[in-house]
Amino acid sequence: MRSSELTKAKVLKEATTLFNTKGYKSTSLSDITDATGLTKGAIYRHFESKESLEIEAFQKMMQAIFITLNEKIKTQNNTRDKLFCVLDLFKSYITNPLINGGCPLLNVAVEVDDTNLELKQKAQQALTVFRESVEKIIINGKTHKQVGAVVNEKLVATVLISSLEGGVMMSKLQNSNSDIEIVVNHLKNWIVSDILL
Amino acid sequence: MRSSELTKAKVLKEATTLFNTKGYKSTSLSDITDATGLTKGAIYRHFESKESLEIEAFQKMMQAIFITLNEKIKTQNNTRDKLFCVLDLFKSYITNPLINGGCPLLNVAVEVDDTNLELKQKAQQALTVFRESVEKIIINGKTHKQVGAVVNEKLVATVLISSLEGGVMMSKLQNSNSDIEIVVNHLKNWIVSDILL
DNA sequence: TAAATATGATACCGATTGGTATCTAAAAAA
DNA sequence: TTTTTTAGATACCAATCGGTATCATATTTA
Repeated sequence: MRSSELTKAKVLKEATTLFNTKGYKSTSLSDITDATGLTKGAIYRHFESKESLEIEAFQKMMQAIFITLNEKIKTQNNTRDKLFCVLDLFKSYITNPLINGGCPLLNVAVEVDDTNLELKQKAQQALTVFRESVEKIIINGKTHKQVGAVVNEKLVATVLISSLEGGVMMSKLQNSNSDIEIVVNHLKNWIVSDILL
Repeated sequence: MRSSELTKAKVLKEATTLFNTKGYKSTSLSDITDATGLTKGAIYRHFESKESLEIEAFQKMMQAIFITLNEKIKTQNNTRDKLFCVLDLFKSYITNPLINGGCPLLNVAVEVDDTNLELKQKAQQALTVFRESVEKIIINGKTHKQVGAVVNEKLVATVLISSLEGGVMMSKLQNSNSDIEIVVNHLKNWIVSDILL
């Protein structure tokens, strides 16, 4: 990797952590220069504005999460274990965070308003991608006769994602694993008893 | 009401809306002076700092919500309809918002970090109050033989709140009622078939 | 009505914000 | 090795941030 690429990667890595823990608006460029040891001149060589850095950082986070999740899903060979990978991802936001600060999608979704149109669009796209990948697990489950034919995949995906995001919010607020664990356990029971054949 | 109390109420009302839509950190004092037509001097006569204004505004929002919710719950005379009041509250955040910007508790929970300790504590307390009031509905339901004795009230409260908060987040991000409606419908079915006798 | 008090506008403060022009030094290309 | 390009540090910018001291004017109280 060229040294300039290393610099850009370093900025992206530190900014990512700061954005996801302190918030995007609340993270200043001097927070980033402090964390990286670089200067503003160096950062603006690689990113045309703070906003574009925010967007690149968010995209990088979501991409990393999707790639890791999809790899884990692929290693499972039945619907139940594939869905459990999704639950474990959200549990890991609290118990074993790959990145501090909770779910990046939740954080951006709550922070953005109509003055951050581009970032909001990226978050909307990420939610759509995520929902569709859960729906795909259900649809494939139907094909393989592991999921009841009457199951509504959009409903299942929406209920799973909303419960898990809310569970992350609650656990992060209370500094405790308890809420997300209650939610995950409940969803596992629901999947086994109401979704799977 | 004395004129100074009117001024304070006006500041609180406008700040509340701004905090819940733009975010607390992202709302500047000049945003508030613009919205109220008052000056900083007037605001700092009634609030000792921006942080204390944030806290008072959050407390005022949560109090208003709890009072309204509890009044509606009281008018219902069975467990099902009492629980449905909770679901309708969250649906109203999207479809008929008493205050713009979604759920104030969700917004604060996601925005605060360890530099906003007091606001975070207030949010933690609000979540506890809210959870306990849902648990109380379940416990009373058991007493009146409307809820199965084996039902775990903490689990029910946690699952309801997490799903609803996540549903609000999703609907707000997508500018659509669809997600929160899916969640609310699913929870209604769950309550009727798994919680109530 | 006169005196005392409470209220809010004005004008300011230092610190910090995102952003940029410039210059040197390092790296890549010739 | 020399030239050309690129990367990053320095020093600056105007705008805005939260906050305050002061003063005139309302509003209460006596």
